[in-house]
Amino acid sequence: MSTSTSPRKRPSIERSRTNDPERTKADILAVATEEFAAHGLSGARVDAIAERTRTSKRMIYYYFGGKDGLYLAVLEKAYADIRSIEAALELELLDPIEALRRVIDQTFENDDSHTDFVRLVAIENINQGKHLAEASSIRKINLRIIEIIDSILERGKAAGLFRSDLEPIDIHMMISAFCFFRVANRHTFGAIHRVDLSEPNRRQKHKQMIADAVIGLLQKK
Amino acid sequence: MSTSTSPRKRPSIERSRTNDPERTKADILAVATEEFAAHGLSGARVDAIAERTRTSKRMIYYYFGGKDGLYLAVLEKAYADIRSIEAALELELLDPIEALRRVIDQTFENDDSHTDFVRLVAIENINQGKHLAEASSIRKINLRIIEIIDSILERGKAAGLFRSDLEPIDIHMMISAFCFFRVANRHTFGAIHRVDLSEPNRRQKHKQMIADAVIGLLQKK
Amino acid sequence: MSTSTSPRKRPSIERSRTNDPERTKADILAVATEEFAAHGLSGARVDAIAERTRTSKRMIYYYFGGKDGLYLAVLEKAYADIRSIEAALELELLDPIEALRRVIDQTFENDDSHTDFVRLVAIENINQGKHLAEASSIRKINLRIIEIIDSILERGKAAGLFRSDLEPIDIHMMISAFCFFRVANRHTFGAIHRVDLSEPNRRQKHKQMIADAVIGLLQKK
Amino acid sequence: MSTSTSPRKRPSIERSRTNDPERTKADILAVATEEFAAHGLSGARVDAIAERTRTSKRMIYYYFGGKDGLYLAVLEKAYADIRSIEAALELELLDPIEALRRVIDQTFENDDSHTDFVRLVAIENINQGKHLAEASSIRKINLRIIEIIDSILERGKAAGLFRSDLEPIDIHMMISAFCFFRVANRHTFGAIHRVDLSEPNRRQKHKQMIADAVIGLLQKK
DNA sequence: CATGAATGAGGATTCATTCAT
DNA sequence: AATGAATGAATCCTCATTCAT
Repeated sequence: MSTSTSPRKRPSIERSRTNDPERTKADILAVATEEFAAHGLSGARVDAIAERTRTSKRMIYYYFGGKDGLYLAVLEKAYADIRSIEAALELELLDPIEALRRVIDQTFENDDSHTDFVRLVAIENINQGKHLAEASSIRKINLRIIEIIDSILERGKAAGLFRSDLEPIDIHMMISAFCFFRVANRHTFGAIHRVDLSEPNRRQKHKQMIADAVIGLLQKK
Repeated sequence: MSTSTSPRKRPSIERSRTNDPERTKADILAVATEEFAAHGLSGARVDAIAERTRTSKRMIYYYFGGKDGLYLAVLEKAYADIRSIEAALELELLDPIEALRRVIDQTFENDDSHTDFVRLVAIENINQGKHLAEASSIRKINLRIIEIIDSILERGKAAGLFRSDLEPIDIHMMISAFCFFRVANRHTFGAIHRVDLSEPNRRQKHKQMIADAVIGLLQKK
Repeated sequence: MSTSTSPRKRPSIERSRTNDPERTKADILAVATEEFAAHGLSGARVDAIAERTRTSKRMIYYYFGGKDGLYLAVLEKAYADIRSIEAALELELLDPIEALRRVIDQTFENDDSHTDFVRLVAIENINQGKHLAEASSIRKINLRIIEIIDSILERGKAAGLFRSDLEPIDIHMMISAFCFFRVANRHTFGAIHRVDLSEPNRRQKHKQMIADAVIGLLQKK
Repeated sequence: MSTSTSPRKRPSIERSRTNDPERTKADILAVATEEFAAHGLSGARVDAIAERTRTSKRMIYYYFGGKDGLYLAVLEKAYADIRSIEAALELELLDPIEALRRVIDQTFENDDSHTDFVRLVAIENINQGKHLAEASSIRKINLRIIEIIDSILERGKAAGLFRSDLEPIDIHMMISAFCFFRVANRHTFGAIHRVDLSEPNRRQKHKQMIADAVIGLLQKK
């Protein structure tokens, strides 16, 4: 676990410093995620992040190069975390409709429980995706979900259950759009329509809705 | 009364004193809309807005009180503009399914062609809807779309075409989510999946998809 | 009283304008007195004054030339008002000690009841008296108090009651210092010592104190 | 550890990086005291203060948070400095009258030689004592003078020399009023009466006057 | 006599970043 | 590996004043 690479220094007591680079970095990253998610790229303050950190502001520059570098690191970690969950799905044993329902459920729950991730993605879009374009790592991670859906669609088509004119990416978009919007636009939608989109009953209803809609759309008439 | 001693000036074109408050305000508002949409609330620069305006920075404070006031005015105008289009729909003569298709089409086209509006809404959600909450005017404007959908659903139920367990607001959300996401998340989605969501064929396919999905969901099995 | 000099205009009903220059000026002056007294010269805002006035900001420039001119006019009026009270004292019939007591009482009451005046004088001193130096009118007004005290002292000396080595101006200063400080330094003195200098009992005691001290000082031992 | 690549620099004199926070703060404070005393809170300019400092404007914000914080620090220091002088008085060995004369002398000299302090107090009263109310430290410092006077009065009463109906705070006020006014109102008083209150003979006379007046007032008839 | 619109110049404050140790 | 001090360059905002009508 503690793979401290720092050399020739026995842990002396009198030093309050961490001397554990990985831990320091992770600490900064966690705080920065919250700050960027809360205020956006331009709205987040390096000082505010530094203050909430166990270390000093200087370390942000030391480890991440600057505000932009830190933001990029935050973004990469956020994508990596959320997609690693999807990657773990085991759907081979389920029939296509059930598998698809599981995927939708997973996306729904992911976005619902990872507000920071959703906000960071929204922020990055306000940013015109400029930073994400640099992060090649993110691309690879995300293609997994397309593969998963593709495999389900193929199985569904083979079984004569699904239409053949819809691509995995379109299905993915429809699912994502719904799940993402629920979280990302919660504030404006909630204020205008006086609804709380996170209210359990509505939440449940919505999960059902998107699954029914997508499956309904795919099924041959 | 008596002509002053200042040398006679023909009304020059650049930076001429308009003495037309409405025009001055509208000018500022137009520029500000672009700047806020492009960079967000904290990212936009008052100086940058002023520079692109016919008037000076001082007028922004004169008419809008400050950056926040200007942002709020921009937000209000953006909502007012887009919803006024929806309000103009005439759907009474169409059968429910056709009417619904028309509403979906309208929302799709609106979001597609009003990128600034979509971005402003996304930005306001990053702001946690705090400014919108102050703008009571926006609420009223937006309820119109719910009325429209409600009336369609009622007619559809009366005709035995539609399910009765879905509320107008849920339908509105599903439509909005899809249409909004396509535009708002275009950058991240495009970068990750290497697709251009605005490409005409895909655009057409997506419009069809959301309409089919929503109508399919509503129709009784 | 109403010596309106405005020509050839019967008071028409439809005009909301005052058309009474003296009234307009007096109105501005009254508001400005409060604002300058409350915030000092640099702290007062022309906009704030204009807003509380019946007329527009332009009128301040029209009648007083600008912020400084207005301030000067306020200062002159404040001095004129307060000294005109003192000028009205009728002391010839009283014995010197009684007359002096009356002068002290008058100064005490004046400063106590004209907080704005006291504050304006303090402000002008922070200003290093630069504006007052321009206002020749003020000098004349103020010499009256010295004449009054001088006459009392002369009568007192003649009667063998008073010392002869104290000048009227020194006596005036001692009286003024006490009466002025009570009002001018009310805030700091009050905050530090937790006393309310305007509290009636203390007020009464102080009035007695300064009179006793001055008269005691003057009387031959 | 290893010498960096930056070219060696000998410590230059102008604007050299001190890395001595206490010195930097003291420097700012000294300049700010003069500026605030000269122009008041609203009249003082942060830029002007910064310019006369060894450091930059930025440091004012770094150490004092802003203009208001700096003003408060100036006020606290001014009070602390002047009262620390009074605290050093050693009066136990003197008889009450002599001790009181010493206290009066001290106050007189203090106000006379600390024009900035007097002006700052006057300014704070224009501010309605709002900042001072926050500075609890100031209160404590100032109570010392009341204790001193109290002790003298008690000894005087015990010796049958003094009246018993005057409180220390009233005596303090009478002394302060006179000594403060002489300095604070020097400009208006001087301009109106064409006197120079700092002229040595008058100065001496005034010091005698206030002492005589206060002691005369206290002594039993 | 009166007004609402308009403004240049200045003023306070904040930001991401670097330096010396 | 780590830090507190320091900073230039924006950035938002305010002020007294003037202009056209």
